[in-house]
Amino acid sequence: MKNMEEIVAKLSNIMVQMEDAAKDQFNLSNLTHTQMNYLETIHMLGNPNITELANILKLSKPTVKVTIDKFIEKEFVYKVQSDEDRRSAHLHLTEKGKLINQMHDFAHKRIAESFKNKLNDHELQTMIDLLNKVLSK
Amino acid sequence: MKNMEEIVAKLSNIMVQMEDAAKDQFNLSNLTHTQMNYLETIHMLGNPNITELANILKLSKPTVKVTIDKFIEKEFVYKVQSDEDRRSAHLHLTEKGKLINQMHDFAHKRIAESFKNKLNDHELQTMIDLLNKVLSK
DNA sequence: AAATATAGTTAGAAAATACTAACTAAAAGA
DNA sequence: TCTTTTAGTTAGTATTTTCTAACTATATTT
Repeated sequence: MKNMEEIVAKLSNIMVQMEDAAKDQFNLSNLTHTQMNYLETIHMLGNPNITELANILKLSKPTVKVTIDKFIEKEFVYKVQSDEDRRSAHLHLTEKGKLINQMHDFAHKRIAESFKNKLNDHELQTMIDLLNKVLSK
Repeated sequence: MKNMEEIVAKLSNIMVQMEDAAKDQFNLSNLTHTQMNYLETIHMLGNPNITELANILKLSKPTVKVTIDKFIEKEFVYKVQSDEDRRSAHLHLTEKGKLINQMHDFAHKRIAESFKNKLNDHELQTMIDLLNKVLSK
């Protein structure tokens, strides 16, 4: 089904565009691409420790440690010492660090709005049902 | 319509995941995040000159120049001198540079497949029609 | 209990990414 | 034609991002 791939490509482009626009809007905080990737990955993983984060990012632990130290200084991230394993600490996003998620939420809201603007109520409900079906495991 | 935003968020996550997986597959070429962003932007813009690329990336011209020089050395990009304006040169992706697009195509194909696997023929056609409607200007 | 493994850190260094200021050459405007 | 603007470059430098090797402290295995 050739057509579907083209549609997915367009959809992907629009979503990327919306995310980029949201990044511009929220980019008061002067974060580099790399830094945003760290925060996104921390959010995605829950509250990983440095070793887990390094594995997912495919970077060495000292590299990740250096970056996280800077985040802690800038109050984007804080550490919580683990009870089970006293060597380890979990990384948490501060409210400032969670700005990244708000940015994504904003982009998703805009995308959802463009769906709503282009479809009538019945079509929208059909779309929701079908997407739910696709996204269900 | 609260539900739609959640669905968009999930859809976005899945698309990002697929793109990341594709990046892993194709990442023989050892490109950094930043470097991929350059190649994607060159593709997106057509064949920009250095000034245009710098403006879009919001970086200084010398910064972009240095990076492009490395790409030229590694044969991901080549320059074509402009006929209209002899000061200027257009940036083109080599076959190697176009790997980035193949990577995206691969991700889109996988996403399209997951749509096809979850929906029957009739549902799929409905989805295509609705997405077309959403994506039309 | 001793040996090994794991989580995180420190130190030192290299490469990648970014900047400003000053330049050349071509184009555009007065 | 003279001046100004624009595209790209060069030089010098700062910051960010990354690495390996060696270390401490805690946890796990034998």
